Order: sequence, then structure tokens, then C-alpha cells
Amino acid sequence: MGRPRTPLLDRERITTTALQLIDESGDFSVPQIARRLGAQTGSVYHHVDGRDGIVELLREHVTSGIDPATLDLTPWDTAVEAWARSYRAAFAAHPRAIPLLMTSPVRAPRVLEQYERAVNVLLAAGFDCAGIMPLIIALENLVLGSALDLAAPETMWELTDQVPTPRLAEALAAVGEGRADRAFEVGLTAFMNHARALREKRVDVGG
Amino acid sequence: MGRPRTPLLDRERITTTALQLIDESGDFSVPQIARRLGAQTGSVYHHVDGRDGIVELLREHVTSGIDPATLDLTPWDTAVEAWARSYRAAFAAHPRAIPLLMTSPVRAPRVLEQYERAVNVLLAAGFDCAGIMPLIIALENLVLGSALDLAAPETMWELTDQVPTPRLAEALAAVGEGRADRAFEVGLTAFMNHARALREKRVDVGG
DNA sequence: GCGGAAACCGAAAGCCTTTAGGTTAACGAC
DNA sequence: GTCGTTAACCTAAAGGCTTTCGGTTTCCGC
Repeated sequence: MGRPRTPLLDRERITTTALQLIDESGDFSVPQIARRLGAQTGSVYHHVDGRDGIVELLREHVTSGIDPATLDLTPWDTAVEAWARSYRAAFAAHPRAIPLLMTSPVRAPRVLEQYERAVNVLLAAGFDCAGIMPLIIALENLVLGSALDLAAPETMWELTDQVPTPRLAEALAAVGEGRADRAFEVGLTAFMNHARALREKRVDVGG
Repeated sequence: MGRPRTPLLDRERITTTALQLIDESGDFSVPQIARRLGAQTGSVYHHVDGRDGIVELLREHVTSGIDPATLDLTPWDTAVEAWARSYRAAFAAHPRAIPLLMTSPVRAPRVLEQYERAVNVLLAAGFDCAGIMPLIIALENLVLGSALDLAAPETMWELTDQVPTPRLAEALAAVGEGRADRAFEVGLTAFMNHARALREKRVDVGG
């Protein structure tokens, strides 16, 4: 007891262990983390701002996988599309963490900066200021909705025999493996086409 | 003690009370429900299959708000669009319940039937069997992603002064109130345009 | 060398979910 | 009508979780 010669805990080990637990079981708890790291439950609270603080660390860890360089690409639509893919891929790296990260706002500075840059990309592309947020939020909805689909791929469409759904079963069988990925591609293509059309209309009229 | 002359609990009262608690505080617990209904915690378990069972009741309650008649509309794109709006509106009626309902699959027979009918609508419209599920899942992603945005409208874009995001702030100010609704409209329009384009291409080639 | 800060332990309060056995009311069978 | 069975509720308890608090030991700057 007392202070150990070599530290048992730190923010990084806590984050990593939480992510391990989530990848294995879909959830985590402070006592579980402490057990894995050979410490007592209360000790974790010396490094982290409670359970919510750990979730915040997880959010930062996961969102750090979004590649900011995508927004430097040209032209603007290439940038936005690449950003959306990178955004989704970052969440897809830890699908079972998604439910924990979805409900609270994106406060991580790194992510907020990227939203700022996304706004700038769209402004430079000639979009109307008032129309930009609906676009970005729609894109975010697309990314997060698709990410959610990734969280429980196998059970999400568990058909029971008690309800006859022959056509649905056929359609499901016909699409096969990459359901979630293909749905994301459909949504993203739809979004990009619409965005391009909106911009051209505006350029025709206004510029 | 013993059995009361008039019952204190039943599935409907439990569901309603849980929804009340969620609307007020964003969450519920079995003891909270029991207190509101004047019963003991354990008694609730005689009517309901644990906490998860209550969530399942909530899911059924909320999804029962989806109007099945929308899928009878003609032409096919009117039906799909109206269905998507009704789908989202059902969730929007209890925004704070959305995080609880998002993570587990849709097993309610009533909803599964509607998916079956949606597949039939798209088949009748001439869509390729293998291409239908990506479309439907993309639409579902759109609806659920938008619903999630509805769960915490005010805090979802809480800008802190510690990160300078002037353009983002402007864009947010420019869009004003109905952020979430307008983003959904953008996404839905994009999806419907894309779906129509896909169908026409196929009809040109194949029919 | 020494004093304060850092890192951990032990213990506890208060919440939650779930189960188990006891007690009374309703209801159908005889 | 009475008698068993079932239904609805209560009390109690186990075990988990989050969070806080005080105590103990080690580290580090001065």
C-alpha cells in the first residue's frame, strides 16, 4: 500500500483498457479497468474525471483517427467526400464504442477545428452561408447513422420466423456481406450528387 | 401487504411511466417507476421482463407511431418519402428516448412488416433485388442519424471559446432554429433524387 | 534533509438490477 | 360454499456500479 515505485495507472493506460473492454464486451466499468490494471477502483479517480471523463478520453482517442488532411484536397467535393469516409472509418475502428460516443456533443477541439475547416471549404466552393450547416449536419447524420449500423452488424436484421418476411429475406440474402458499407456508399453518393447540384444551381443564379 | 384489491401495476402503466421519466430526465430506472406507481421495486418484475423488457416495450410504443398507410401511396417515391418522414416523426415524439432505442435491433413485428412492404414497393417500382437493401439501409441510417441529432438539439453544437471557430459560428447563426429539420430535409431530398436516378438508369437499360 | 504533492489503498454511502420466499386477494372447480 | 391455484404485491437480500473521503507511502524540488 501507499504510493507504488512504478505507477500502475495513467490516462493512456486507462483509455486503452477501457477500449479493450469495449471491444470485448461492448461496455466498460471503472472497477473492471482497475482490476485489469491491478489497482483499486478508487485509484482510477485520481487520474480521470469519473466515468464520463473516461468516455471523453475515448471520444478523443477515436476521433483522433479522422484525417484532417482530407479537407486540403481539391476540388471541394473530393475533400468533403474523403473527409466523410475518414470520419466514418475512425468510428468503424471501434464499432462497439459507437453507442457510448453518439449521444454527447463533439467537444474535442481537434474535431471542432475540422468542422470549422469544412465550413471554410464549402464557403470557398461558393455555397450560401445559411445553407452550409444543413449540409454539414446532414453529412454528419449520414456518417453517424452508418456508424451506428456498424455497431451490431450481425444482429441488426435478425429475422424471426414468427413474422413472414419473404421479400425482405431475399433482399437481405441478395446483398450479402458488405451491407453496411454498401449502404454508406449509397448515402454518400446521394449526398455528394445533391451537394454538387445545389452548388451548380447557385453558381448559375448568383455567380 | 399481499395482493391489492385494485392492481397498482400493469405493462401499460409501466411503459407510460418509463416514458414520462425519460421525457423529464432522459433516463429511467425500475425503482423510479415503482415509486411513481406506489409499489415496491421487485413488484415490477412480475409484469415485465426486467429492465431490457421495459426498453422493448418502449420501442414498440414509439415505433407504433410509424404510419403504415404511407407505404400505400403512389407513386413509389411518394410512398417511400412519406414513410421516411413518418418514421422520423415517430422518434421525434420522444427525442430523449432515442439513445435507448438506437442500439438494439428492430424486432417488433409491426416494424418488420413495414420493412417487408417497403421492399415490395421498391421491387414493384423496378429496382434490382440486390440493390434494394443498400437503399433501405441507407434510408434507415438517414432517419436514425437525424433522430439522434434530435436527442440533444441544444447542446449538440456547444461551441467553447477556447477553440476559435468563427465561420462555424456564423454558419450556425445563419441557419437558426430548425437545424435538425432542415438537415433531415437535405438528406431526404438527396436520397430521393439518387433513388429516382438509380431507377431510371435501370429502367433505361433493363426495361 | 525535509515538506508538499502524487499515487495508491481501504472503506463506505447510495444508487442500481435481479432473485427468492412470504402474504393476501381473486377465481374457477367441485 | 369451500378449497386449491394462480396472480399481485411485499420484504429482504445479494452483488454490481459510481463516487467520495481519509490514511499511507513514495517521489521530487528546494
